[in-house]
Amino acid sequence: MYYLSRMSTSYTEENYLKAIYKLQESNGETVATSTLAQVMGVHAPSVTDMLKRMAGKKLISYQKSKGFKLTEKGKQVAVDIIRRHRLWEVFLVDKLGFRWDEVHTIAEELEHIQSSPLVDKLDAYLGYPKADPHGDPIPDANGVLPKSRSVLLSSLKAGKAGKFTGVSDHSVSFLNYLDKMGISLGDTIKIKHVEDFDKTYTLELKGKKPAVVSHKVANSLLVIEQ
Amino acid sequence: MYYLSRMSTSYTEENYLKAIYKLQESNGETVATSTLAQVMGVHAPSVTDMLKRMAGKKLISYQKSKGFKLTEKGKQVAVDIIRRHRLWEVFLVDKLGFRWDEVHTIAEELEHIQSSPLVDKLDAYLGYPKADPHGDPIPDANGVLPKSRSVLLSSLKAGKAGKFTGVSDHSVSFLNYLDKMGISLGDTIKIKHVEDFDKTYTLELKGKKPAVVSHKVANSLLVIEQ
DNA sequence: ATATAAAATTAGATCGGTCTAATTTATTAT
DNA sequence: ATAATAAATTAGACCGATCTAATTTTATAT
Ligand SMILES: [Mn+2]
Ligand SMILES: [Mn+2]
Ligand SMILES: [Mn+2]
Ligand SMILES: [Mn+2]
Repeated sequence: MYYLSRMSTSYTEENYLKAIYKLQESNGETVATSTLAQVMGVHAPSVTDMLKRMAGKKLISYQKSKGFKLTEKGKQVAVDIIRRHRLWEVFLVDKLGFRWDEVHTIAEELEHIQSSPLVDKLDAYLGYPKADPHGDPIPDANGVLPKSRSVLLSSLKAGKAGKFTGVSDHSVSFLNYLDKMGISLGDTIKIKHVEDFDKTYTLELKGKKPAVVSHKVANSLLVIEQ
Repeated sequence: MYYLSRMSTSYTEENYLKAIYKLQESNGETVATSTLAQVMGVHAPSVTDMLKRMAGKKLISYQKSKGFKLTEKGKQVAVDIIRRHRLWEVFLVDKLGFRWDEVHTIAEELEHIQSSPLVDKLDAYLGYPKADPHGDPIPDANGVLPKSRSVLLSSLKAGKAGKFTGVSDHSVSFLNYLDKMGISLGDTIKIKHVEDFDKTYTLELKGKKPAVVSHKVANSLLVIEQ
């Protein structure tokens, strides 16, 4: 007997679905057992088991020893969870005053709360935000996720500038680093120089003295060229 | 491998602890297996199993075939969950605009979100409320739950009046009934007459015409005599 | 005090989600 | 094409939370 008669998708399944969705987005259509095991922090046989259960529920399509991918139904659930996750993150930052590096783990739980009216009202309460505190786009109530036009700062030539719109590295340490450097979403970042020797970037930020950052940093910042 | 390394108390244990706490509050010190099974909506052997697990964690003290009761540790967890539940209910009503009859089931899930900073910030954001939307007192951050001075309206003599401070029946149907009758928390309710024959109450509410309600209703309203 | 009824526990099973060890299947290199 | 390596699956187990059926313990009634 379950208190939250979730019935449909379990907590765990939702986390798998989200992970598969993100892997499909970045690493192409089909996903490998070992890859998923790694990002889920479980061992391969656990994934195989879970795949069978989820295939039974028509959340993924799965051919033994070939890869697997989300069905339309699975994709819908995944996007819905992502929507919830990002809305809660906005709530935590905008309303409760958390820092952007603190909200991910809390949202990782909140995203599973079972109630559509809750999500809708939260969305309205937050003013229908388009992006979460890390710049990631928030799918709308119909599951439509606006395609981002952002590119990595590292893809821009020296001399070009871009508006900082998001991060591709969501780690606490990177977010803290950006805070320390005074680099915030919305800032305009100009590439003054790219050092040929070690690929360090010299960046110019409005009203600040130039900053030298590693290639890794330039490769973790999403911008819209301007 | 668990994503929310809850470790300490599981979702399910927390629901059991809360139920035991409430049973101890109303039905005296020790609780019976069958009673708990009934309120948890499970069968008796499930309770026996759970009791063993919880006794192992020192959340309850348990003597086989005698009753059981919460330890100090168990009581602390229970009160903390109650605090979270009631704070979330305030959030849902005050901030998101839910009705008081809609929030219980959602809070039943939200109460388990693992994060003390979250609860503290929520508390602050809500302005440190003293009671939830049903008039139930909210334990403070130290787990201190103010003792209520409310009594059942049915305990008052005809002619007396009281301020409506809470309900002892939390069912959706009763809450809807009160809405329909225009009876809201904070209202002053005067007992005009108690019919000897069938114990119906004639109530006077400020600015409204007298209402006749059953004994069951008078027995579900908490008031502070005035 | 003994029989009967009620409450609680034990025994044995299932299910979701995980593990390790063993095996099978697919990929890669020579 | 065959052998070696890597990836995936199967087999068998565990844990938490539940169930039903059988048994034991406690309470109640005569
Ligand atoms: Mn999650
Ligand atoms: Mn985010
Ligand atoms: Mn609950
Ligand atoms: Mn309440």
